[in-house]
Amino acid sequence: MVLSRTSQYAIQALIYIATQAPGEPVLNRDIAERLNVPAAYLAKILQNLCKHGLLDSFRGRLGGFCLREGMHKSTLMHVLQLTEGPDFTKNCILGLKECSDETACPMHFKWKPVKNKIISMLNFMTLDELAKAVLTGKYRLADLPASAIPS
Amino acid sequence: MVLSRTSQYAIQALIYIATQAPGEPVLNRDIAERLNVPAAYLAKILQNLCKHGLLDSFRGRLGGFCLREGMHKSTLMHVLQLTEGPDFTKNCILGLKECSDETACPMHFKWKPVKNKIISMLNFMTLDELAKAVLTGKYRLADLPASAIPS
DNA sequence: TATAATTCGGACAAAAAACTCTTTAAGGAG
DNA sequence: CTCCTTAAAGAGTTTTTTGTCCGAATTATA
Repeated sequence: MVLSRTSQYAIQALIYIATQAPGEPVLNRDIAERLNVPAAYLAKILQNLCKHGLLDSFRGRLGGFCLREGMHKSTLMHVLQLTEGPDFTKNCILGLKECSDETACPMHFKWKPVKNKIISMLNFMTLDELAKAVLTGKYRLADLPASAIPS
Repeated sequence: MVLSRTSQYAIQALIYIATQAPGEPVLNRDIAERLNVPAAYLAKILQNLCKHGLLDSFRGRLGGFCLREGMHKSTLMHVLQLTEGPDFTKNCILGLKECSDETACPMHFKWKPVKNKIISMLNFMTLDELAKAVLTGKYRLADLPASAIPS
């Protein structure tokens, strides 16, 4: 409804990394397994997050991915601007190239406040907080693996 | 951010049809031209809306598409359930197959109220009202055609 | 009845998104 | 130095979405 699969994977992975000891690289393979997500595809996504400075990567033994210094405080908005593109929140809901208070589509003024709620939420949620929530054990970062579902 | 191109075209077309004299079929070609949208693709979308009972279609001369009796009062939610599928609003923002108050992803409880705002908005807006708004001349249903942009 | 205008239906094509594979480079450990 | 492990890079594949094309069916009108 809102996020591409790529963004979903990115957020899940970042939260997972944020739950792990900072400075200790996490393997792509482990993340993919934990999230039940295709590893080769996830690798591309993590690479991209590295290029944009959100993650650090290390090759060879003891390699893997860490959140870059300070990036624990990153907001979901920050992440999504990397994965969905910089004008993620700037597009008209009906797809008009130009849609503003002055040149509005018929949904514009109803959509605007709702969109602002979404933006606030995304600006408010940080990787740190989401990781903390997960660490309480009350929330799920991925579907239960098939092995956990009794037949 | 929220709607597929198919849904955007569908909503635009339905609003346009709703602005026209009821009972007078509107040509696919005219809608496509007005909205600046690929006609053959739009035709498929309109066909689908017919199958689902939102539109009536007529072939041959004086043919075209009309809103079915009563469907002026249709909400955007109704339309989107046809174009995006019945559980349009039911999916987890992080893509988990199971995500509910009991088995929540870490975004669930922040996302839920925002999603409810979206749902309310979609349930509130009808084709009629949107058409009325367009008829005031204050809103745009499509981008200005290239011909209208001075160089 | 013939003709032109329209939607319908299905196959097809192109573009974008999601996903895979293989080779290379880098780093740690013996 | 050599081997193993890891990410990087790039090409390639599959699936989904978006968009095109064409022939058949339907209908009003001359």
